[in-house]
Amino acid sequence: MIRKRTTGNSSNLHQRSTLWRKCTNLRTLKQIHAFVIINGFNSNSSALRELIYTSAIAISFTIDYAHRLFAHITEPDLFMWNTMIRGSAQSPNPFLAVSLYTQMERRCVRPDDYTFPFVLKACTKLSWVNMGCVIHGKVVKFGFESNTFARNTLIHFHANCGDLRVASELFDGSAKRDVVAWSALTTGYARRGKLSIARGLFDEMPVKDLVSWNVMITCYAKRGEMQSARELFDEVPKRDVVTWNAMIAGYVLCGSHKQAVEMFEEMKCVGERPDEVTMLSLLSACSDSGALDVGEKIHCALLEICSGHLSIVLGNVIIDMYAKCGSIEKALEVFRGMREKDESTWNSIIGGLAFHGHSEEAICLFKEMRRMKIRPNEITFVGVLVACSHAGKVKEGRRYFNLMRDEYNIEPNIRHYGCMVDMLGTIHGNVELGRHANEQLLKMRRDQSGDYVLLSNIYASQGEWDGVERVRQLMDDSGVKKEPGCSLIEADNKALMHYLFDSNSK
DNA sequence: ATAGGGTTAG
Repeated sequence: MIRKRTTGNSSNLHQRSTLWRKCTNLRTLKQIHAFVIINGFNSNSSALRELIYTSAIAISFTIDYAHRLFAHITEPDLFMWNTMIRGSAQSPNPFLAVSLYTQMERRCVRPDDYTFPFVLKACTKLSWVNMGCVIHGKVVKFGFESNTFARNTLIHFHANCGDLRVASELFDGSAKRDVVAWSALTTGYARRGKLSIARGLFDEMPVKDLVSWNVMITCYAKRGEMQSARELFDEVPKRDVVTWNAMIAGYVLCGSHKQAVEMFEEMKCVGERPDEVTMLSLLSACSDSGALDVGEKIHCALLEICSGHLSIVLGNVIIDMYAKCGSIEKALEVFRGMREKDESTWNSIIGGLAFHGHSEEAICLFKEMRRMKIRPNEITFVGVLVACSHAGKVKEGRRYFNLMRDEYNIEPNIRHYGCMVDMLGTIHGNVELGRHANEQLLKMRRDQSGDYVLLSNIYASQGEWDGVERVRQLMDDSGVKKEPGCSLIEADNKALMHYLFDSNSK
């Protein structure tokens, strides 16, 4: 692969850049690295710069290699520091970007205008407000406050996880308010629940980019304000798949499956290609409405489109869909067939089994999960405790409840307590205890119909029909309601079927 | 070499 030894300087520039451009995987990277060492270029700073850049930025998932390499460089130049910080900020562990910055300070390397946007990106990703404010101070100290890049990242940081007022002030004080600054501030307000302020800003934006449109539409849709979402959707000059997905997901979320399918139909009509997210929304609509037949067809169609290999998240949602539609065997089959699983895969199957009364199997799979050293999270334990409660396994349930806190440091939430209450209250026939504990829970949160249902069940199991009635009254008073929704089966899904079965053959 | 940003399950 490497035929010619690099000599001279400028004449190699082209040769080298071709070489580095061809370096797109770890294997090649290692070969080139070896070449650099063998030929004594390991103290050549431009070779080292290329090595660092390639492993930290150009190739995905090789940031660890970059860190090991960087550790051996006695005096990295500013470009190398910045590149490492940049690569770490966009990696799954942005903490390392901050750590590199502090090392840099300790070693008295002076940061430049490139450094701060990268460090701030890491703080934003980590929602590390205090550190972000410290970095803000550094930006001022080193005199980059009016640098457009530094300033815009600061606006983005404060708007998204810091102080919205500070973000506003930075924005107002900017000499140049470009679309990046507008959109950072607007989307910050939108995502943090200040939708009307966001809307005001959005309306004032001199140039609206598609992402800002999409953020606004998404926020309305997530709030269930589909009318407002729809108005923007109709106005947006250009749509992409995200715009459509936001609308479809919004309709699914509020149970308007018919509109969701109509959106899907229209999307296909105008030639926008549905992607994985679109299908996830539609599968979720199937789960909600128990439309097993449609879900099954989507599953089959996806298998064909992806030639048998579904992504993890698609697999998870399909497991969930089968379980919710009552087809536990299919759910298990999909689960077993998945080559790669993540914690949600386990949660879907354990929860699915538990909620359908397959307690033994749910607990069995939980044990298997632990054997395989996959870390359960709070969702996993809801499934496990539900299984124990259904099976009347009080002792085991208690054990898992303690395991959750002691071994995994997971604070029990209202759903875990709910399971325990259900378990203890109904199994022991201890209506008093169950009622007392659950009413405490209700004080904590009055917005989840599931908890009312639990309480209602406690009463019902004891034949305390007055209690059941009172809970129902409580639910009405606090506005908790179970939306009837429109089934996907009822919706006109011809378009869906057409897409799934006919478009592939075209 | 620079900045921002949307969609999914539990």
